[in-house]
Amino acid sequence: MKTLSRKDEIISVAAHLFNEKGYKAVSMRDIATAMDIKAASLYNHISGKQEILSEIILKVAEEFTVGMEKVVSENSSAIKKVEKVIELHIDITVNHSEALAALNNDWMHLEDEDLKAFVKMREDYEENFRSIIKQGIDAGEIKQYHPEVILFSILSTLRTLYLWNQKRGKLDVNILKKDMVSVLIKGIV
Amino acid sequence: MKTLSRKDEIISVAAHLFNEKGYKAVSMRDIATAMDIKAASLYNHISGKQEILSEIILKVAEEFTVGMEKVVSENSSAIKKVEKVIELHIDITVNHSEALAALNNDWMHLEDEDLKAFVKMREDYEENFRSIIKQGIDAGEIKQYHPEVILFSILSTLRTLYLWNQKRGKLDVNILKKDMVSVLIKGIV
DNA sequence: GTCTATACCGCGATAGAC
DNA sequence: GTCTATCGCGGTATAGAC
Repeated sequence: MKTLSRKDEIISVAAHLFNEKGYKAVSMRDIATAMDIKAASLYNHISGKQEILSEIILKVAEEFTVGMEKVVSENSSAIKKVEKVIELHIDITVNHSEALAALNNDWMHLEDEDLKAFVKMREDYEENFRSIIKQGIDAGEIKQYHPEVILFSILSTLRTLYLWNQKRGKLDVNILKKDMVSVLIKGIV
Repeated sequence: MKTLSRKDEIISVAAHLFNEKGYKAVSMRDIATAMDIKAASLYNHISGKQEILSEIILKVAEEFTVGMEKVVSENSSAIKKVEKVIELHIDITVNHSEALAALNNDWMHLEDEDLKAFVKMREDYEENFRSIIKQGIDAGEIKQYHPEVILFSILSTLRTLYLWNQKRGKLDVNILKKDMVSVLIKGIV
């Protein structure tokens, strides 16, 4: 456990506030007040509000990218890969719950380069997931529904997991993984 | 097809912009410009920005409330009720896609009375859905997973359906209903 | 019903003292 | 590294002419 640099502290406090009210509704003064300093002092550690947002979003977006690449490169069945993706989301959600709020809701407020980088990562991620599902359907492991319906229903559940995780105080991670994998893959009937 | 009043037009244009950038990132000037008038002119039709937001959100929230009450009062199996809830979400999504963006992302910017009313409606809605699922488990119609996991995975898919509906140009509603019901209830394997 | 003009405020950001 | 003071901008909203 290393201590947070002042910059990391700003990012952490900002992520918490962005999670509650959204990027645009949180002012530099709000962030400073929460740290018991003045807004002007923030600028000794970060270049501006934009930098805070991109640090929060791109850092966790890269975790998804790396995790997905690892899953894709594995030598296992499609269903096993889907399970791994579900577990990847759960692990990241547990560790970066508040950053995921910004990633889901405020990515469109990124600028230029950062926006382009994020959109590309998200598209690649979805494309990788789509391929896994299609392989599963071709191999007869997954039922022949419209692949987009499957992709969407799983992904939207995983993407909003952070909301649910916050609301109902941390359920045990392993129980969550087990039930979530079952519900998403095997259905409820 | 009745003509839109000027007020309805403002609400419609605002919903479109809120959907793209979020409530806080859209100014009264933005809304006015999109209507080819000046910002000051908006105030002859609405009391302020707040009123626009609550008209958008509360109108569609009431549709969910009414629809859910109808489902709950039906005399049918739990699974049949879950199917009806899924269809309710799909119908509302198709008709009010942009309002759902505000409902999902900007509800916290409602004020006082409106905020209270919205939160109550959402809690009641979730509680009704939870009861249906629990009844299904008790009756042996639904597998014995943690009810919250089932509730969450279905609801989060339905709540983000508006995003997907916008991205992949309107798929036929009936095909969507059929596959979505199957995927969510029967799973993918 | 829309306009111009304007009041008033809070925003992000900077300069310079300590 | 934090402060006070301040700049310039853009926000919501109102007043009053047309």
